[in-house]
Amino acid sequence: MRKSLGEAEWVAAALAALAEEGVAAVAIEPLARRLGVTKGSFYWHFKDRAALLLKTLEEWERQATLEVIATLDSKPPQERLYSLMYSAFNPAADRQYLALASSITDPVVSDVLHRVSKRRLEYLQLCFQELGFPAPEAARRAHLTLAAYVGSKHLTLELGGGLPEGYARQCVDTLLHTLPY
Amino acid sequence: MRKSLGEAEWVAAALAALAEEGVAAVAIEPLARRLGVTKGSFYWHFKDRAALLLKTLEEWERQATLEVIATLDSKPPQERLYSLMYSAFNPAADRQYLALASSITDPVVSDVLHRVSKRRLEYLQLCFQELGFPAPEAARRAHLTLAAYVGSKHLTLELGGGLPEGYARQCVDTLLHTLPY
DNA sequence: ACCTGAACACCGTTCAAGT
DNA sequence: ACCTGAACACCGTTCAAGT
Repeated sequence: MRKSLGEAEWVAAALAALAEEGVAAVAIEPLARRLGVTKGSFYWHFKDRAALLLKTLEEWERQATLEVIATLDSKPPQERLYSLMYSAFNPAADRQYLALASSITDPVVSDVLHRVSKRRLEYLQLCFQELGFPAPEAARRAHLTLAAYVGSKHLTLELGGGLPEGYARQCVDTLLHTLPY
Repeated sequence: MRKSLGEAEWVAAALAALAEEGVAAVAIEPLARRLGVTKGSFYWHFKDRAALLLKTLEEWERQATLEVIATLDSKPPQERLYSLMYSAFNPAADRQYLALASSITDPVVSDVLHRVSKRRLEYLQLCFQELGFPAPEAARRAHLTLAAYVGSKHLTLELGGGLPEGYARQCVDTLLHTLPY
């Protein structure tokens, strides 16, 4: 049994710490303890804490965008929205996102979040356009939809759980309601 | 000129640091430098960092709930919603909220955020009820509205500025749309 | 009553030295 | 090639000592 550690092990530990205790928990010394090495050894694999954080976030980024979109691409657009909303409103989903939205001050975090939100937004806008909304209207609805997602994630944490009965259904209905003009 | 510092001065400095650089910037040593005293003196006024943070957040809490609600109470409910949305979507507004949504892991932060969100939610629900929506429907719309607010704040930061043209108007229209059944 | 200065703990970072 | 151990910087916290 070689005790040889690599980038992958540090990233995996960091990803877990991130989901469990937030960005601050992506800390070298605690992770080193967890991995059973001294913190000095960290610097053989990474330049500094920011480098570890970046690798960790890029890993999350892949999971949160490409992999999700891949599973949806075969479905019709309205079902994509329902599917996204329902899984999004599952409190267990995407715990890392919240941990991140946190540390927007950190430039590493901020860059990655920017890309992820942008990609999600583009995807949602496409859905609304395929449903027949003209581009500017689709853009606004996409924005509102993503805001509702992001906001709901936060509120779930802040308020400690419970979303109202029928919330996901209500959201999609509201977000899809046809124009009154 | 007495250089006598009190709780108020520390809280004011902390509030500024919070808006400018986030919760992490509510740090004793930097604030002490800013105030021209040694960090040791901090402990005459406060038990520890958490105590300062709490006082600081309670000050923000007052500004963010009571004072806002007071200015709206005279208006009719639909105008309250418009007024809230328009001012909410001003990127300069409520910079502290974002700094906070961040540190939800911190139990001090988490308590205060919980109360603030709860109060905002109750207030919004009342607006929707006064507009004629039955309570459960009003609850869902209130939740979606607050989520849209919270989410939009985040997205504005994450995406660096621009909300789509006509976004605030669209939000209110969408959130107020009459039921299709 | 209010502040300083020195001490210690914790985490980030560096680096010479070990295997 | 990969890791240890000791060193130093930074911030939180304590406390004896100053005014």
